[in-house]
Amino acid sequence: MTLKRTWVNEVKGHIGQRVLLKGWIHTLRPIGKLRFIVLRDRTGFVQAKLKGEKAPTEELKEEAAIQIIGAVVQDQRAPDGIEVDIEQLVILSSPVEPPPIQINRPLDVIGVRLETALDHRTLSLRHPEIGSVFRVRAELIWAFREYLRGQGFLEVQTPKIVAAGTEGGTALFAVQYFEQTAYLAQSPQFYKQMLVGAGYERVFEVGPVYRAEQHNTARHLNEYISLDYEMGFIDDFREITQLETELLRFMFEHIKRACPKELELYKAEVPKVPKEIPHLTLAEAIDILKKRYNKHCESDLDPEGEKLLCEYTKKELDSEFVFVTHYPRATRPMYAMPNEEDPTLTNSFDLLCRGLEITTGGQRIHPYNMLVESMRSRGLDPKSFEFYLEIFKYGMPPHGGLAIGAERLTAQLLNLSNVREASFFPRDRTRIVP
RNA sequence: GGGGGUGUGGUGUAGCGGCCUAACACGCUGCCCUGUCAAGGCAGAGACCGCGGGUUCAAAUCCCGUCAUCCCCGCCA
Repeated sequence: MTLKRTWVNEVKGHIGQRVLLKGWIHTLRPIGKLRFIVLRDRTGFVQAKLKGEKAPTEELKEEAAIQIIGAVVQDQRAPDGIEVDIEQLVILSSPVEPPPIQINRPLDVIGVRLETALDHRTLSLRHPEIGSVFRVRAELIWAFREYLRGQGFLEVQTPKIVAAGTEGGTALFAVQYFEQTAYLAQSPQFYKQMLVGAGYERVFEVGPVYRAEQHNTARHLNEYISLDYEMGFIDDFREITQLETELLRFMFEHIKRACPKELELYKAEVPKVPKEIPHLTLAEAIDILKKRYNKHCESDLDPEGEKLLCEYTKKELDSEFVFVTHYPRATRPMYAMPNEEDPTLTNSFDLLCRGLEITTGGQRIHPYNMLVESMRSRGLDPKSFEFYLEIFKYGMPPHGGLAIGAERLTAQLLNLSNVREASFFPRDRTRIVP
């Protein structure tokens, strides 16, 4: 009879039984002829005890991949009162050299620089305090999909190799595409709008976007995962921010249920999503900064302004989020819908969370002639955007949408000090390996 | 693209003109230990102080160059 593998977090349901466990040696502590092994698998940790000489000891090292068969026993002296008496231990693969990062001690004890953790990324991901970020990120993305599907959105995939950028051609990575020059998509913007017009009305996409900007900061990546959605037949841009409010509430409620251990590990408090997230126009925000903090911002908020504004909304409006709306046309892309009352402004917005911009969105221009005119006013040639413009000729509904930076959202939720920590293999100004 | 900072064993730091034949913690190696759980005890290995040049009687330490890297700003999710 062959034993079926038991996951480590299910061991306590097997007291008195023999179990087969597989995993890594998280810690190894020899006490005379007794050896305590804390076994780690994808579900957790359990202590196992090895008596005498039941294994080739020279290969028994921390981080070795092993499998054990043993009886689950209760013992007050063991952590959580449970351990496994090893009958048989097989070493599947043992480290050929000591790992450069210790993964069985708290980060504040071993003190690993981010650079070192990224250099040895796959190893550092084994560290519970490092790798758990991605369980949270995966759940956030799952909840994003789940909520939008429930609201009638279709999940789509759009090309990442494109002919032109959405903002006019800067900040794009050029790639040689046979005899043509192509670019890596900096946003699914054009395509998601086109698919709204194609009749799907509501679409969303989870995918990578590429920015060739020379920034090197704790909040920028040159490749990141964008959580996008776009919806048709809206009355005004408030429909988009309302939907995002509900979406964020759903995502965060899901995280509380799905990731309690991870939240505890990072001492993270899930931000409360108020019934209505405050909306401030950019002009109002700038005014508040000037009056309350003597902070002068001109056409946009700088990072300090974003932090101060969030301080203000938390204190005065009890919200860790704030929508900043009505950005000037000059600072927004050509497809941003001008405001009806003040055409120098747009029906666009950013969402700030705990001092960082995590979303940009807005209503888009849907009348064909207006869009063409907007392109021309920026020196763009509508001819090179015919693939995008075509559907606008044939009854494009009023529409809008937004994009959330997955890594930024994760980082803000877990209070990470650098977005790179929320990317498996971050691409920044100098790093393309691993 | 602009500004500032830092490069010391595997990891994280200390030392910032002579006391450095480079220190500390963790890791690593060997021995001891049958209740460990940031295990403990004893012994030990491991760094030409990023690289190149210079100043000095003397350089990890000061200067110049170079490479790497981090942070901030612009810009952005």
